[in-house]
Amino acid sequence: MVAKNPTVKMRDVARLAGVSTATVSRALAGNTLIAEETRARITRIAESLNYRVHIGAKNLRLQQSQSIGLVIPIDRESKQQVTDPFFLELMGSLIDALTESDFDVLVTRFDAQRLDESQTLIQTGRAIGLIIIGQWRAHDQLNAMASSGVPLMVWGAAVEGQKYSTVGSDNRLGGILAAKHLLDLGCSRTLFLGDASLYEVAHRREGFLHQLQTAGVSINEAQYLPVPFAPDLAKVEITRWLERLPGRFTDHFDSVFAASDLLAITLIQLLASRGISVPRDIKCIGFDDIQVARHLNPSLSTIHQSIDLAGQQIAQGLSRLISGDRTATAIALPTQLKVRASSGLDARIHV
Amino acid sequence: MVAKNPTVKMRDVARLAGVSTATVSRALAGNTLIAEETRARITRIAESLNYRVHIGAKNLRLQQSQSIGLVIPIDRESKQQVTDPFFLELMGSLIDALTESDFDVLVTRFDAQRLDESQTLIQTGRAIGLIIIGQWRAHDQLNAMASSGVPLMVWGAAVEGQKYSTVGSDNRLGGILAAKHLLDLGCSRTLFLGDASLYEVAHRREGFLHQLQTAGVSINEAQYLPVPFAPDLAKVEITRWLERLPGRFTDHFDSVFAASDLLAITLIQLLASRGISVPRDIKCIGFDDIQVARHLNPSLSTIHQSIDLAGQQIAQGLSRLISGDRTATAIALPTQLKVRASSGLDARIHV
DNA sequence: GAACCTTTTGCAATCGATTGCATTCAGGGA
DNA sequence: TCCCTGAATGCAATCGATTGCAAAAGGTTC
Repeated sequence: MVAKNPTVKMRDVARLAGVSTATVSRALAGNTLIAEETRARITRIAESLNYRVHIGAKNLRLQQSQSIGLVIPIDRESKQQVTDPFFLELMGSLIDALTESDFDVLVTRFDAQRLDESQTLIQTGRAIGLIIIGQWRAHDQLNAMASSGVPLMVWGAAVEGQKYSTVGSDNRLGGILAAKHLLDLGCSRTLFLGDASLYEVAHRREGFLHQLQTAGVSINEAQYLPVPFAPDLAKVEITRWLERLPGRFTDHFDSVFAASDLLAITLIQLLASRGISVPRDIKCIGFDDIQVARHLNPSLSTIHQSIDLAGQQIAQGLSRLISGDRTATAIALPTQLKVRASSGLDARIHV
Repeated sequence: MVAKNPTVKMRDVARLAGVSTATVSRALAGNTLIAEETRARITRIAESLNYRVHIGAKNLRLQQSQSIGLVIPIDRESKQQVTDPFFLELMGSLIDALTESDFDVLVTRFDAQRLDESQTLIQTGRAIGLIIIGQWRAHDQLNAMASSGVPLMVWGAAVEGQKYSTVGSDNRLGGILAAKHLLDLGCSRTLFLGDASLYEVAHRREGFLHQLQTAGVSINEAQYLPVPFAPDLAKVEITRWLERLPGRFTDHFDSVFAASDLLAITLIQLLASRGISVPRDIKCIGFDDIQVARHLNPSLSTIHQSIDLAGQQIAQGLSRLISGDRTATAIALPTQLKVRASSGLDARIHV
């Protein structure tokens, strides 16, 4: 019943057509050397056998491959995968763009501490290019990989002296937009939530502070709370911090700018459990514009990152690298402010 | 500077060690035929050259492959990728489990109407097994694939007469748990939100109705609103339905059971914009337990699906299929009720 | 009818690894 | 010295495709 029919090979097609495999190969590849009539016959037979070229053999002969390694950094200690919805959405966009360009996508996880191990994918011939989602703290490793000739695209921030190519959002602009919006709302005491030892977060904060200073608003260190992206860890740290905070939260702040939507959501919940309402008591704005952001109650104001563009640009950049152009580029995609209910927009209107 | 060093091959290692490639191959594979001293020398040389076996060549010779095709169905009309957080989280879990079992994971998208096209991955030798996330309406296609010998695991519901193996949640139990909980809260007029023409949703509803009937609660058709999983589409349909609803929502219902967390979130927002508060006016329970569910405000009561178990079971099942045992199995993973604020738990306690 | 194109097809090497079988070499026993 | 044995290594075929070059078939030209 479940007869596992042996895969049909080019040799089988050749035999049935009464020609050599060379002729079959050329016929199916559309080589003009082959007579039209012969090609038609071969094509028909191949179809009737449901024949498909064996990609592995083809790649070996042609010394090529169509596989791209999509590298997902994971945290060594917690051994937990990256679960931030934004990264998952970005991953989806990349798979879209890469398959659209006829690449195969090989998804793997690597220790975020040892991202350079991902180049074994290249060495073993499983991939001809790598995409790394987030540069984390691996700047030097990435530089070394790029220098040794690995075609490498990184989702992340542009960093001084980078030898690898990056595509990322214009994080400074995002920070500026957030600051402008909060200032427009009359807020001047904003808590920044996020770990600025990561390049992307640092840039968001830079833009944010820059805009505040331009407006003549003074900043002190207390208005910065560095917490990791992982919501469970963040929750613990924020809770501890809230407990130590002298007085009420609203005595110190009138608004929050979180480095990710997930952090914003987490904070809103913690504030709610202390009787502090967003947006009534505190205005809140996130970063990413993940899918759920606009479906929440209150819907979340945020800085929108162009995930679709990101996928396309990364795929395109990698094609360029693979075809030989190894110059490192840094692309910053535009960010946009999305005003929703959490920063005071009427709750009945949804963007 | 960016000298692309040609990949080092087994031949190079052999030359430097003064032996044949046969010896190198055996030495690196740990074959006992090779003298210990020779093996040590070869291993050292291979390491110093940073040599890695070319997987493609190896696979071709051994007629094998370590790649699993992870198939993500996409909606043809909207051409939009699957964005439901639950599916993305499941995908992450699968990648975890599969790489743990030393498989390579090839992620691809296919038209949900033509899932059978995914078997080209097998025919072209790019994958030795397939995992399909969600069976949608492709039951017959999946049966045909399995019958023709494709090693195939499907995330989804057990269906009468299936020839392919499935792993899925115990959806009926989930429905029962939801019903019990709402009954405990004194709710008897529940709106079911979700498209029961999909097997999984149908089972959730079956369990739910079964439990209500057991408790002697009567059901009528008006208490079922079929909407798609995509939140943007769902939003439109729910809005239209709300507008046509005679009287207030609370005149008809005291609670909602949504077939996914995303649907629950969407509905809560729409109700809020009409001045209806969850859980004050309406109790609400979702399905999936996506990551954000417990960080929301109000945190979302839901039926928990064991994503980690799912990944492991699917990977394990696929290993079994690949090693020759083609019997079709159907595994139902336990579901659990998570009581949170949206069904009335004190907002200050978070689970 | 021979020489010469043109068009169409096949032969055989090649990609980088693995492995059955042959071969080499050292040592031991007769 | 010769043969045998066993340990260690090499030869060469093989996986399934592609392609440079040779060659066959058919047609022209002088």
